[in-house]
Amino acid sequence: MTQKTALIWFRQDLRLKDNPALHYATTNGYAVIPVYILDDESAAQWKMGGASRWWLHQSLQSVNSDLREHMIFRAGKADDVLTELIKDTGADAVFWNRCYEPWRVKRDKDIKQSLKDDSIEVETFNGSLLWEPWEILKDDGTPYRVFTPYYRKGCLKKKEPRNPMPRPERITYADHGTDTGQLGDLELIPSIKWYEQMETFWTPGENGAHARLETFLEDGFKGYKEDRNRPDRENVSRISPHIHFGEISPHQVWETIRAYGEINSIPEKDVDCYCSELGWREFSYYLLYHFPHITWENFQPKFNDFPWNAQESQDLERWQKGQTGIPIVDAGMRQLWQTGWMHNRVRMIVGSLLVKNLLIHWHRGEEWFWDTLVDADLASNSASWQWVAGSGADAAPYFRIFNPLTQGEKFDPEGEYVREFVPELKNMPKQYIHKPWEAGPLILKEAGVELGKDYPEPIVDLKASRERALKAFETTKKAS
DNA sequence: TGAAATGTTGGGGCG
DNA sequence: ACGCCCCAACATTTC
Repeated sequence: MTQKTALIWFRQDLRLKDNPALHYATTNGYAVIPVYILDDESAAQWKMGGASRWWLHQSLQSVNSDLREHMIFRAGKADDVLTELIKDTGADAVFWNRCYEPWRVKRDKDIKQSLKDDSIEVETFNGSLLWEPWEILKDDGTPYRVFTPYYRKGCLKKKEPRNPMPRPERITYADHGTDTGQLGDLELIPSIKWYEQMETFWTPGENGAHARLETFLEDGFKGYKEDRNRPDRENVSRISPHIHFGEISPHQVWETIRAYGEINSIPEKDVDCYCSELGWREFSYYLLYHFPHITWENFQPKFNDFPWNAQESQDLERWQKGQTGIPIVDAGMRQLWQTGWMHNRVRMIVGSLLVKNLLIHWHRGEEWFWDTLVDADLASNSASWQWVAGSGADAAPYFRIFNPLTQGEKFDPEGEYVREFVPELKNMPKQYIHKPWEAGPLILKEAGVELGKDYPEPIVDLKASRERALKAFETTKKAS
Protein backbone atom coordinates (compact mmCIF):
# COMPACT_ATOMS: atom_id res chain seq x y z
CA MET A 1 0.00 0.00 0.00
CA THR A 2 1.38 3.42 -0.95
CA GLN A 3 1.40 6.26 1.51
CA LYS A 4 -1.01 9.14 0.92
CA THR A 5 0.58 12.50 0.19
CA ALA A 6 -0.51 15.97 1.25
CA LEU A 7 0.45 19.41 0.04
CA ILE A 8 1.04 21.58 3.09
CA TRP A 9 0.29 25.05 1.83
CA PHE A 10 2.38 27.42 3.96
CA ARG A 11 1.11 31.00 4.18
CA GLN A 12 1.42 33.03 7.38
CA ASP A 13 2.43 30.06 9.49
CA LEU A 14 6.15 29.77 8.74
CA ARG A 15 6.99 27.42 11.61
CA LEU A 16 7.14 23.74 12.47
CA LYS A 17 6.05 23.95 16.10
CA ASP A 18 2.34 24.46 16.80
CA ASN A 19 1.48 24.21 13.14
CA PRO A 20 -1.96 22.56 13.03
CA ALA A 21 -1.95 21.71 9.32
CA LEU A 22 1.49 20.14 9.48
CA HIS A 23 0.64 18.41 12.74
CA TYR A 24 -2.48 16.92 11.23
CA ALA A 25 -0.60 15.58 8.23
CA THR A 26 2.23 14.03 10.20
CA THR A 27 0.05 12.48 12.89
CA ASN A 28 -2.28 10.98 10.29
CA GLY A 29 0.39 9.28 8.28
CA TYR A 30 0.66 11.55 5.25
CA ALA A 31 3.85 12.08 3.32
CA VAL A 32 4.34 15.81 3.09
CA ILE A 33 4.97 18.24 0.23
CA PRO A 34 5.46 21.73 1.64
CA VAL A 35 4.69 24.62 -0.73
CA TYR A 36 4.76 28.39 -0.63
CA ILE A 37 2.92 30.45 -3.25
CA LEU A 38 3.53 34.16 -3.74
CA ASP A 39 0.14 35.31 -5.02
CA ASP A 40 0.48 39.02 -5.72
CA GLU A 41 -2.29 38.95 -8.25
CA SER A 42 -5.02 37.87 -5.84
CA ALA A 43 -3.78 40.29 -3.20
CA ALA A 44 -4.40 43.22 -5.59
CA GLN A 45 -4.31 46.45 -3.57
CA TRP A 46 -2.86 44.64 -0.56
CA LYS A 47 0.13 43.17 -2.29
CA MET A 48 2.87 42.82 0.30
CA GLY A 49 5.00 45.90 0.86
CA GLY A 50 8.76 46.24 0.53
CA ALA A 51 9.77 45.75 4.15
CA SER A 52 7.48 42.74 4.51
CA ARG A 53 8.99 41.16 1.42
CA TRP A 54 12.46 41.43 2.87
CA TRP A 55 11.26 39.75 6.04
CA LEU A 56 9.35 37.08 4.14
CA HIS A 57 12.46 36.11 2.20
CA GLN A 58 14.44 35.59 5.40
CA SER A 59 11.61 33.74 7.08
CA LEU A 60 11.08 31.40 4.13
CA GLN A 61 14.76 30.66 4.04
CA SER A 62 14.61 29.73 7.71
CA VAL A 63 11.57 27.47 7.48
CA ASN A 64 12.88 25.84 4.33
CA SER A 65 16.06 24.99 6.14
CA ASP A 66 14.00 23.42 8.94
CA LEU A 67 12.13 21.48 6.25
CA ARG A 68 15.45 20.19 4.93
CA GLU A 69 15.08 22.24 1.75
CA HIS A 70 11.90 20.48 0.66
CA MET A 71 9.77 23.60 0.16
CA ILE A 72 8.34 24.15 -3.32
CA PHE A 73 8.38 27.84 -4.29
CA ARG A 74 5.98 29.25 -6.84
CA ALA A 75 4.67 32.64 -7.89
CA GLY A 76 1.24 33.01 -9.43
CA LYS A 77 -2.43 32.66 -8.74
CA ALA A 78 -2.84 30.17 -5.94
CA ASP A 79 -5.66 28.20 -7.55
CA ASP A 80 -3.70 27.71 -10.78
CA VAL A 81 -0.52 26.79 -8.95
CA LEU A 82 -2.26 24.27 -6.69
CA THR A 83 -4.06 22.64 -9.60
CA GLU A 84 -0.79 22.23 -11.44
CA LEU A 85 1.05 20.93 -8.40
CA ILE A 86 -1.61 18.33 -7.70
CA LYS A 87 -1.30 17.16 -11.29
CA ASP A 88 2.51 17.07 -11.17
CA THR A 89 2.95 15.53 -7.73
CA GLY A 90 -0.12 13.32 -7.57
CA ALA A 91 -0.97 14.66 -4.12
CA ASP A 92 -4.09 13.25 -2.48
CA ALA A 93 -4.78 16.11 -0.12
CA VAL A 94 -4.18 19.80 0.58
CA PHE A 95 -3.98 21.12 4.14
CA TRP A 96 -3.52 24.71 5.28
CA ASN A 97 -3.96 27.06 8.21
CA ARG A 98 -6.58 29.75 7.71
CA CYS A 99 -5.96 33.41 6.94
CA TYR A 100 -8.50 36.16 7.43
CA GLU A 101 -7.78 38.89 4.88
CA PRO A 102 -10.97 39.38 2.84
CA TRP A 103 -9.22 38.60 -0.45
CA ARG A 104 -7.83 35.39 0.99
CA VAL A 105 -11.10 34.32 2.59
CA LYS A 106 -12.82 34.56 -0.77
CA ARG A 107 -9.98 32.97 -2.73
CA ASP A 108 -9.50 30.10 -0.29
CA LYS A 109 -13.19 29.34 -0.14
CA ASP A 110 -13.28 29.00 -3.93
CA ILE A 111 -10.15 26.87 -3.93
CA LYS A 112 -11.53 24.59 -1.25
CA GLN A 113 -14.71 24.03 -3.22
CA SER A 114 -12.96 23.30 -6.49
CA LEU A 115 -10.51 20.90 -4.85
CA LYS A 116 -13.41 19.03 -3.26
CA ASP A 117 -15.14 18.90 -6.63
CA ASP A 118 -12.02 17.20 -7.94
CA SER A 119 -12.14 14.68 -5.06
CA ILE A 120 -9.03 16.08 -3.40
CA GLU A 121 -9.10 15.93 0.37
CA VAL A 122 -8.98 19.39 1.98
CA GLU A 123 -8.65 20.36 5.62
CA THR A 124 -8.13 23.84 7.04
CA PHE A 125 -7.07 24.75 10.56
CA ASN A 126 -6.78 27.64 12.95
CA GLY A 127 -3.11 28.48 13.38
CA SER A 128 -3.16 32.19 14.04
CA LEU A 129 -6.09 33.30 16.20
CA LEU A 130 -6.84 32.56 19.84
CA TRP A 131 -10.57 32.85 19.21
CA GLU A 132 -12.30 32.37 15.87
CA PRO A 133 -14.15 35.56 14.90
CA TRP A 134 -17.42 33.76 14.31
CA GLU A 135 -17.41 32.20 17.78
CA ILE A 136 -17.56 35.52 19.61
CA LEU A 137 -20.88 37.38 19.37
CA LYS A 138 -23.04 39.48 21.65
CA ASP A 139 -26.12 37.91 23.20
CA ASP A 140 -28.21 39.40 20.40
CA GLY A 141 -26.10 37.53 17.84
CA THR A 142 -24.33 40.58 16.38
CA PRO A 143 -20.58 41.28 16.58
CA TYR A 144 -19.05 43.39 19.32
CA ARG A 145 -17.94 46.91 18.36
CA VAL A 146 -16.14 47.83 21.57
CA PHE A 147 -12.92 46.21 22.70
CA THR A 148 -13.42 45.78 26.45
CA PRO A 149 -16.68 43.81 26.38
CA TYR A 150 -15.42 41.88 23.34
CA TYR A 151 -12.31 40.82 25.20
CA ARG A 152 -13.58 40.39 28.76
CA LYS A 153 -17.03 39.02 28.18
CA GLY A 154 -16.67 37.60 24.69
CA CYS A 155 -13.19 36.06 24.72
CA LEU A 156 -12.00 35.50 28.28
CA LYS A 157 -15.32 34.18 29.56
CA LYS A 158 -15.70 31.99 26.51
CA LYS A 159 -12.68 29.75 26.91
CA GLU A 160 -8.96 29.64 27.49
CA PRO A 161 -6.92 29.51 24.26
CA ARG A 162 -5.92 25.99 23.25
CA ASN A 163 -2.48 24.65 24.17
CA PRO A 164 0.24 24.74 21.50
CA MET A 165 1.00 21.56 19.58
CA PRO A 166 4.48 20.02 19.54
CA ARG A 167 6.85 20.06 16.60
CA PRO A 168 6.30 16.88 14.56
CA GLU A 169 8.62 14.14 15.78
CA ARG A 170 9.25 13.00 12.27
CA ILE A 171 8.27 14.41 8.89
CA THR A 172 8.12 12.04 5.93
CA TYR A 173 8.62 13.93 2.69
CA ALA A 174 6.90 12.69 -0.43
CA ASP A 175 9.13 11.68 -3.31
CA HIS A 176 7.31 13.65 -5.99
CA GLY A 177 9.97 14.36 -8.60
CA THR A 178 8.69 17.89 -9.23
CA ASP A 179 10.99 20.87 -9.49
CA THR A 180 10.94 22.75 -6.19
CA GLY A 181 11.88 26.08 -7.71
CA GLN A 182 14.07 28.54 -5.87
CA LEU A 183 13.29 31.05 -3.15
CA GLY A 184 15.26 33.58 -5.17
CA ASP A 185 12.81 33.19 -8.05
CA LEU A 186 10.20 34.99 -5.97
CA GLU A 187 12.35 38.14 -6.19
CA LEU A 188 11.46 39.32 -2.73
CA ILE A 189 14.78 41.07 -2.16
CA PRO A 190 15.14 44.52 -3.74
CA SER A 191 18.15 45.44 -5.85
CA ILE A 192 18.87 48.52 -3.75
CA LYS A 193 20.21 47.31 -0.44
CA TRP A 194 18.18 49.52 1.88
CA TYR A 195 17.61 46.53 4.13
CA GLU A 196 21.18 46.14 5.36
CA GLN A 197 20.51 48.10 8.54
CA MET A 198 17.40 46.06 9.21
CA GLU A 199 19.48 42.90 9.21
CA THR A 200 21.23 44.13 12.33
CA PHE A 201 17.94 44.62 14.18
CA TRP A 202 16.10 41.42 13.40
CA THR A 203 16.45 37.67 13.18
CA PRO A 204 13.48 36.46 11.13
CA GLY A 205 12.52 32.80 11.44
CA GLU A 206 11.19 30.42 14.05
CA ASN A 207 14.34 30.35 16.16
CA GLY A 208 14.64 34.13 16.03
CA ALA A 209 11.04 34.47 17.16
CA HIS A 210 11.54 32.33 20.25
CA ALA A 211 14.82 34.04 21.07
CA ARG A 212 13.13 37.46 20.84
CA LEU A 213 10.35 36.41 23.18
CA GLU A 214 12.86 34.97 25.62
CA THR A 215 14.81 38.23 25.66
CA PHE A 216 11.64 40.16 26.42
CA LEU A 217 10.65 37.80 29.22
CA GLU A 218 13.98 38.21 30.93
CA ASP A 219 14.63 41.92 30.34
CA GLY A 220 11.32 43.67 29.79
CA PHE A 221 8.36 41.71 31.10
CA LYS A 222 8.48 42.94 34.69
CA GLY A 223 7.08 46.47 34.69
CA TYR A 224 5.54 45.99 31.26
CA LYS A 225 2.27 47.73 32.10
CA GLU A 226 3.93 51.05 32.84
CA ASP A 227 7.09 50.97 30.78
CA ARG A 228 5.51 49.61 27.62
CA ASN A 229 4.82 53.26 26.86
CA ARG A 230 8.47 54.22 26.97
CA PRO A 231 10.15 54.14 23.56
CA ASP A 232 13.48 54.80 25.26
CA ARG A 233 13.30 51.48 27.12
CA GLU A 234 13.32 47.80 26.24
CA ASN A 235 9.96 46.92 27.72
CA VAL A 236 8.06 45.78 24.66
CA SER A 237 8.44 42.38 23.06
CA ARG A 238 8.83 43.39 19.37
CA ILE A 239 7.28 40.05 18.55
CA SER A 240 4.77 41.49 16.04
CA PRO A 241 6.59 40.68 12.78
CA HIS A 242 7.29 37.16 14.05
CA ILE A 243 3.60 36.69 14.84
CA HIS A 244 2.54 38.24 11.56
CA PHE A 245 4.46 35.68 9.53
CA GLY A 246 3.48 32.91 11.90
CA GLU A 247 7.00 32.10 13.03
CA ILE A 248 5.42 31.86 16.45
CA SER A 249 1.69 31.54 17.11
CA PRO A 250 -0.31 33.67 19.53
CA HIS A 251 -1.12 30.42 21.32
CA GLN A 252 2.57 29.82 21.97
CA VAL A 253 3.05 33.42 23.10
CA TRP A 254 0.01 33.30 25.37
CA GLU A 255 1.09 30.08 27.00
CA THR A 256 4.73 31.10 27.35
CA ILE A 257 3.85 34.48 28.84
CA ARG A 258 1.47 33.04 31.43
CA ALA A 259 3.76 30.19 32.40
CA TYR A 260 6.78 32.46 32.78
CA GLY A 261 4.73 34.97 34.76
CA GLU A 262 3.59 32.23 37.12
CA ILE A 263 7.02 30.71 37.69
CA ASN A 264 8.84 34.02 38.08
CA SER A 265 6.18 35.87 40.08
CA ILE A 266 5.70 38.60 37.47
CA PRO A 267 3.00 40.99 38.75
CA GLU A 268 -0.41 39.99 37.45
CA LYS A 269 -1.00 43.44 35.98
CA ASP A 270 1.99 43.03 33.69
CA VAL A 271 0.88 39.58 32.56
CA ASP A 272 -2.72 40.61 31.96
CA CYS A 273 -1.67 43.79 30.19
CA TYR A 274 0.52 41.85 27.77
CA CYS A 275 -2.25 39.34 27.10
CA SER A 276 -4.71 42.14 26.42
CA GLU A 277 -2.37 43.43 23.72
CA LEU A 278 -2.72 40.04 22.05
CA GLY A 279 -6.42 40.71 22.60
CA TRP A 280 -6.19 43.93 20.56
CA ARG A 281 -4.68 41.93 17.73
CA GLU A 282 -7.56 39.49 17.97
CA PHE A 283 -10.05 42.37 17.98
CA SER A 284 -8.52 43.74 14.77
CA TYR A 285 -8.91 40.38 13.04
CA TYR A 286 -12.40 40.09 14.44
CA LEU A 287 -13.37 43.46 12.99
CA LEU A 288 -11.75 42.60 9.65
CA TYR A 289 -13.71 39.35 9.48
CA HIS A 290 -17.08 40.84 10.36
CA PHE A 291 -16.56 44.20 8.61
CA PRO A 292 -14.20 43.50 5.70
CA HIS A 293 -14.65 47.01 4.31
CA ILE A 294 -12.67 48.53 7.21
CA THR A 295 -9.52 48.26 5.10
CA TRP A 296 -10.63 51.28 3.08
CA GLU A 297 -14.12 52.52 4.09
CA ASN A 298 -14.71 54.49 7.26
CA PHE A 299 -16.11 52.14 9.88
CA GLN A 300 -18.25 55.07 11.02
CA PRO A 301 -19.96 56.51 7.91
CA LYS A 302 -20.31 59.90 9.57
CA PHE A 303 -16.67 60.45 8.60
CA ASN A 304 -17.45 60.13 4.89
CA ASP A 305 -17.77 63.88 4.37
CA PHE A 306 -14.78 64.81 6.48
CA PRO A 307 -12.82 67.73 4.97
CA TRP A 308 -9.39 66.15 4.59
CA ASN A 309 -6.62 68.33 3.24
CA ALA A 310 -6.00 68.02 -0.46
CA GLN A 311 -2.58 66.71 -1.41
CA GLU A 312 -0.95 69.87 -2.59
CA SER A 313 1.67 70.52 0.07
CA GLN A 314 4.87 68.71 0.94
CA ASP A 315 3.46 67.78 4.35
CA LEU A 316 3.02 64.09 3.61
CA GLU A 317 6.53 63.71 2.29
CA ARG A 318 8.03 65.54 5.25
CA TRP A 319 6.10 63.26 7.57
CA GLN A 320 7.25 60.14 5.72
CA LYS A 321 10.88 61.22 5.79
CA GLY A 322 10.91 62.27 9.45
CA GLN A 323 11.44 65.94 8.65
CA THR A 324 8.47 67.48 10.42
CA GLY A 325 10.61 69.45 12.84
CA ILE A 326 8.83 67.79 15.76
CA PRO A 327 11.47 65.57 17.35
CA ILE A 328 9.39 62.72 18.76
CA VAL A 329 7.56 62.40 15.43
CA ASP A 330 10.74 62.48 13.37
CA ALA A 331 12.38 59.95 15.66
CA GLY A 332 9.46 57.58 15.13
CA MET A 333 9.32 57.98 11.37
CA ARG A 334 13.05 57.45 11.08
CA GLN A 335 12.94 54.42 13.35
CA LEU A 336 10.32 53.04 10.98
CA TRP A 337 12.43 53.74 7.91
CA GLN A 338 15.62 52.32 9.40
CA THR A 339 14.30 49.29 11.26
CA GLY A 340 10.92 48.52 9.68
CA TRP A 341 9.28 48.93 13.04
CA MET A 342 8.07 51.69 15.37
CA HIS A 343 7.26 51.68 19.05
CA ASN A 344 3.51 51.52 19.60
CA ARG A 345 3.25 54.70 21.66
CA VAL A 346 5.08 56.58 18.92
CA ARG A 347 2.81 55.08 16.24
CA MET A 348 -0.09 56.79 17.99
CA ILE A 349 1.78 60.08 18.19
CA VAL A 350 2.83 60.17 14.52
CA GLY A 351 -0.63 59.00 13.49
CA SER A 352 -2.33 61.72 15.45
CA LEU A 353 -0.09 64.37 13.91
CA LEU A 354 -0.77 63.19 10.35
CA VAL A 355 -4.50 62.80 10.69
CA LYS A 356 -5.36 65.58 13.12
CA ASN A 357 -2.74 68.33 13.02
CA LEU A 358 -2.08 67.94 9.29
CA LEU A 359 -5.60 66.77 8.39
CA ILE A 360 -4.23 64.23 5.93
CA HIS A 361 -6.45 61.24 5.16
CA TRP A 362 -5.72 58.12 7.21
CA HIS A 363 -5.36 56.19 3.95
CA ARG A 364 -2.00 57.91 3.39
CA GLY A 365 -0.73 56.73 6.76
CA GLU A 366 -2.13 53.27 6.20
CA GLU A 367 -0.37 52.99 2.82
CA TRP A 368 2.97 54.22 4.17
CA PHE A 369 2.92 51.83 7.10
CA TRP A 370 1.86 49.02 4.77
CA ASP A 371 4.98 49.51 2.67
CA THR A 372 7.52 50.22 5.40
CA LEU A 373 6.58 48.04 8.39
CA VAL A 374 8.02 44.57 8.71
CA ASP A 375 4.97 43.73 10.83
CA ALA A 376 2.51 45.23 8.29
CA ASP A 377 -0.73 43.38 8.90
CA LEU A 378 -3.97 44.19 7.12
CA ALA A 379 -6.11 43.69 10.21
CA SER A 380 -4.00 45.64 12.69
CA ASN A 381 -3.02 48.35 10.23
CA SER A 382 -6.57 49.09 9.10
CA ALA A 383 -8.12 48.94 12.54
CA SER A 384 -5.39 51.02 14.13
CA TRP A 385 -5.39 53.81 11.55
CA GLN A 386 -9.14 54.07 11.87
CA TRP A 387 -8.74 54.11 15.62
CA VAL A 388 -6.32 57.03 15.41
CA ALA A 389 -8.47 58.90 12.91
CA GLY A 390 -11.51 58.46 15.13
CA SER A 391 -13.48 56.74 12.37
CA GLY A 392 -13.02 53.21 13.66
CA ALA A 393 -14.66 50.81 16.11
CA ASP A 394 -14.18 51.84 19.71
CA ALA A 395 -11.99 54.62 18.33
CA ALA A 396 -10.38 57.57 20.01
CA PRO A 397 -13.00 60.35 20.18
CA TYR A 398 -12.47 63.04 17.58
CA PHE A 399 -11.32 65.54 20.16
CA ARG A 400 -8.53 63.29 21.41
CA ILE A 401 -5.56 65.03 19.82
CA PHE A 402 -2.10 64.15 21.02
CA ASN A 403 0.28 66.97 21.83
CA PRO A 404 3.61 65.57 20.64
CA LEU A 405 5.51 67.79 23.08
CA THR A 406 3.62 66.56 26.09
CA GLN A 407 3.87 63.00 24.83
CA GLY A 408 7.58 63.30 24.19
CA GLU A 409 8.35 64.81 27.55
CA LYS A 410 6.22 62.26 29.33
CA PHE A 411 7.38 59.09 27.57
CA ASP A 412 10.92 60.02 26.53
CA PRO A 413 11.84 62.27 29.46
CA GLU A 414 15.60 62.23 28.90
CA GLY A 415 15.22 62.54 25.13
CA GLU A 416 17.27 59.40 24.58
CA TYR A 417 14.90 58.02 21.97
CA VAL A 418 15.03 61.27 20.04
CA ARG A 419 18.81 61.40 20.26
CA GLU A 420 19.12 57.88 18.88
CA PHE A 421 17.08 58.49 15.75
CA VAL A 422 17.50 62.25 15.26
CA PRO A 423 21.28 62.52 15.74
CA GLU A 424 21.40 66.16 14.64
CA LEU A 425 19.75 66.97 17.98
CA LYS A 426 22.04 64.80 20.09
CA ASN A 427 23.68 67.75 21.82
CA MET A 428 20.47 69.56 22.69
CA PRO A 429 19.91 69.85 26.45
CA LYS A 430 16.99 67.74 27.60
CA GLN A 431 14.90 70.80 28.47
CA TYR A 432 14.71 71.61 24.77
CA ILE A 433 15.20 68.25 23.08
CA HIS A 434 11.48 67.96 22.36
CA LYS A 435 11.02 71.63 21.41
CA PRO A 436 14.19 73.01 19.83
CA TRP A 437 12.25 76.00 18.45
CA GLU A 438 11.86 77.31 21.98
CA ALA A 439 15.57 77.21 22.70
CA GLY A 440 17.41 80.51 22.61
CA PRO A 441 20.07 81.27 20.00
CA LEU A 442 22.89 80.59 22.44
CA ILE A 443 21.60 77.16 23.38
CA LEU A 444 21.05 76.25 19.75
CA LYS A 445 24.54 77.41 18.89
CA GLU A 446 26.09 75.37 21.67
CA ALA A 447 24.15 72.31 20.53
CA GLY A 448 25.37 72.88 17.00
CA VAL A 449 21.88 73.29 15.58
CA GLU A 450 20.70 75.94 13.18
CA LEU A 451 16.94 75.64 12.82
CA GLY A 452 15.84 75.46 9.21
CA LYS A 453 19.26 74.20 8.20
CA ASP A 454 20.42 71.33 10.41
CA TYR A 455 16.94 70.54 11.61
CA PRO A 456 13.59 71.81 10.25
CA GLU A 457 11.29 74.37 11.79
CA PRO A 458 8.08 72.67 12.98
CA ILE A 459 5.74 71.75 10.13
CA VAL A 460 2.70 73.17 11.93
CA ASP A 461 1.85 75.39 14.84
CA LEU A 462 0.58 72.83 17.31
CA LYS A 463 -1.90 75.09 19.03
CA ALA A 464 -3.41 76.52 15.86
CA SER A 465 -3.59 73.15 14.09
CA ARG A 466 -5.29 71.66 17.11
CA GLU A 467 -7.99 74.33 16.93
CA ARG A 468 -8.33 73.75 13.19
CA ALA A 469 -8.73 69.99 13.73
CA LEU A 470 -11.39 70.44 16.37
CA LYS A 471 -13.33 72.63 13.97
CA ALA A 472 -12.96 70.14 11.12
CA PHE A 473 -14.07 67.27 13.30
CA GLU A 474 -17.22 69.20 14.21
CA THR A 475 -18.53 68.10 10.80
CA THR A 476 -18.64 64.50 11.96
CA LYS A 477 -20.80 65.47 14.90
CA LYS A 478 -23.36 67.06 12.62
CA ALA A 479 -23.29 64.05 10.30
CA SER A 480 -24.19 61.60 13.04
C1' DT B 1 -4.39 54.18 24.71
C1' DG B 2 -5.55 63.17 25.64
C1' DA B 3 -5.16 68.11 26.28
C1' DA B 4 -6.48 72.35 27.94
C1' DA B 5 -9.50 75.09 30.61
C1' DT B 6 -11.67 75.60 34.76
C1' DG B 7 -12.62 74.55 39.58
C1' DT B 8 -11.17 73.18 44.33
C1' DT B 9 -8.18 72.58 48.12
C1' DG B 10 -4.71 73.44 51.36
C1' DG B 11 -0.14 74.95 52.94
C1' DG B 12 2.85 78.87 53.62
C1' DG B 13 4.12 83.77 53.62
C1' DC B 14 2.84 87.95 55.35
C1' DG B 15 0.70 92.01 57.31
C1' DA C 1 -4.36 84.26 65.94
C1' DC C 2 -6.46 85.65 61.84
C1' DG C 3 -7.57 86.88 57.13
C1' DC C 4 -5.79 87.34 52.79
C1' DC C 5 -3.23 86.13 48.83
C1' DC C 6 -0.52 83.15 46.03
C1' DC C 7 0.09 79.04 43.87
C1' DA C 8 1.05 74.24 43.41
C1' DA C 9 -1.41 70.04 43.31
C1' DC C 10 -5.13 67.72 42.28
C1' DA C 11 -9.98 67.07 40.41
C1' DT C 12 -13.53 68.06 37.10
C1' DT C 13 -15.26 69.61 32.88
C1' DT C 14 -15.08 70.62 28.11
C1' DC C 15 -13.46 70.12 23.55
